[in-house]
Amino acid sequence: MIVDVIDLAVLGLLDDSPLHGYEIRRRLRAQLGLVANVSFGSLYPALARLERAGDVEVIDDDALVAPLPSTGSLSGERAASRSKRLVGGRARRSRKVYALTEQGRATFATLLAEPSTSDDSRTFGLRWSFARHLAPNARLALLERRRAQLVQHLDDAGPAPELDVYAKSVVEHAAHGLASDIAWLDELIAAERAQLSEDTDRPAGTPAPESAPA
Amino acid sequence: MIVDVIDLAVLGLLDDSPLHGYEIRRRLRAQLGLVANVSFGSLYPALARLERAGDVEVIDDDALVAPLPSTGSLSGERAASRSKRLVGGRARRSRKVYALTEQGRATFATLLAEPSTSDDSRTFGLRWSFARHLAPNARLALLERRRAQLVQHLDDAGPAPELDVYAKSVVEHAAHGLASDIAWLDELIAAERAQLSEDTDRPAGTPAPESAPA
DNA sequence: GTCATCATGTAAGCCGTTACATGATTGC
DNA sequence: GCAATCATGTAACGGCTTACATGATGAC
Repeated sequence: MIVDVIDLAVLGLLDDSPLHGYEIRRRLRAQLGLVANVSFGSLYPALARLERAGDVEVIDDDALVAPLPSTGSLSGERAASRSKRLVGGRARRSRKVYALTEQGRATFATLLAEPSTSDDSRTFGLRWSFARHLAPNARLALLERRRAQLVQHLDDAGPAPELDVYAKSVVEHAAHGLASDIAWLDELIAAERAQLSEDTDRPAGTPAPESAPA
Repeated sequence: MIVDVIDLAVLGLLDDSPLHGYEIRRRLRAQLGLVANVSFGSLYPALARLERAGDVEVIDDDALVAPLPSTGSLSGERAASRSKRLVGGRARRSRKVYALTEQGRATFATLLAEPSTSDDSRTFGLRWSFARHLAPNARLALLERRRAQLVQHLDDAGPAPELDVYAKSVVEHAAHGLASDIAWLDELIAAERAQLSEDTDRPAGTPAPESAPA
């Protein structure tokens, strides 16, 4: 099972609340624009694929504005709810609102924790964005895996051979960026460790502090 | 004419000395591993394409060992380790050594200066690596274009909405990275400006200082 | 009545990777 | 003889973007 960045992003957002495609994209741009970005051309097919896989399902549009009435099966009404429908007196174009299924929740958890997959910064950034869904020890593991990858990456480069000022400045800046990423991870690791030992010291039921220091 | 990162890399390396594909890749990994990387699967087709386009040409393998302008870096060790090679020219396995044509030199200059194209960090890193091939004012223009792009990018993000600690840390770190890139560019710009005015003040022929302060 | 925005979707195409196929040379 | 490295190439495939097609709705 190969991690699709897009799957992670979609499942992660839907884990908070049901959303339609357009809104998913809007949120990704607004919230994580610097980290993740997707075009409709990949988002909609991804949603369709996730639906086929049973990780998400289309729910009634009304779910967004009002809680679902306790009618058992939506499937018959789904077609009716597509196309024009009155919501609070305003007509709305058809939107397909997606929600996570139980299976989808499991898939998300798996993808998020998956230790085996791609090491690029986008995937890590996305994972860490959803880190609140991870158990404390899984968070630490994620950070340490990433750290090891970056250190490895830095080692692979080795000492640069003779380069002119310009090329050297690029290489050095890249190395500096990597070092800065590692330092960041070190901070996060320290913060996680601190919180972990706090949680261990404090008996269950005691209110937790607001989290790591800014 | 769309800038292919790979074209820029290949032409740039060949501008120093003729090389064969395997060596081009080795150098890219060794010198710019943190910045650029190419697989054989894209490199060889790219070389073929550049040859068809008339930007590079295959030269005689002997040119690498025989005295030729600007082949210095390879000759020593390589000539020794290849001692088996017969001067007659048919003992060694085929290596296709590519050299820039006049047209290729022009193409390289164009690609390097091209103001219109992609704004990703890899392209910029590659361009700046070859910045010694640019005129001082073109160097400044390149830096300033890149700076404007990054500032724009930072503005696009806008103030982040409510995010939990984890997502926030990712976004902030990304923003920090961007800011750090901008600061780096500012240093480079300052250094270029300083050198530019020095060159202007000093009459031609006066030796130039070693460049910007570290 | 038409323009901007919301909303969904498909198709073409680029760019690059991995995997495969092939073969020479060197060292053990 | 065999493995590792050097060396070149092809083919399949994947992911993502752009451009296109469609349509509703609200504002002016």
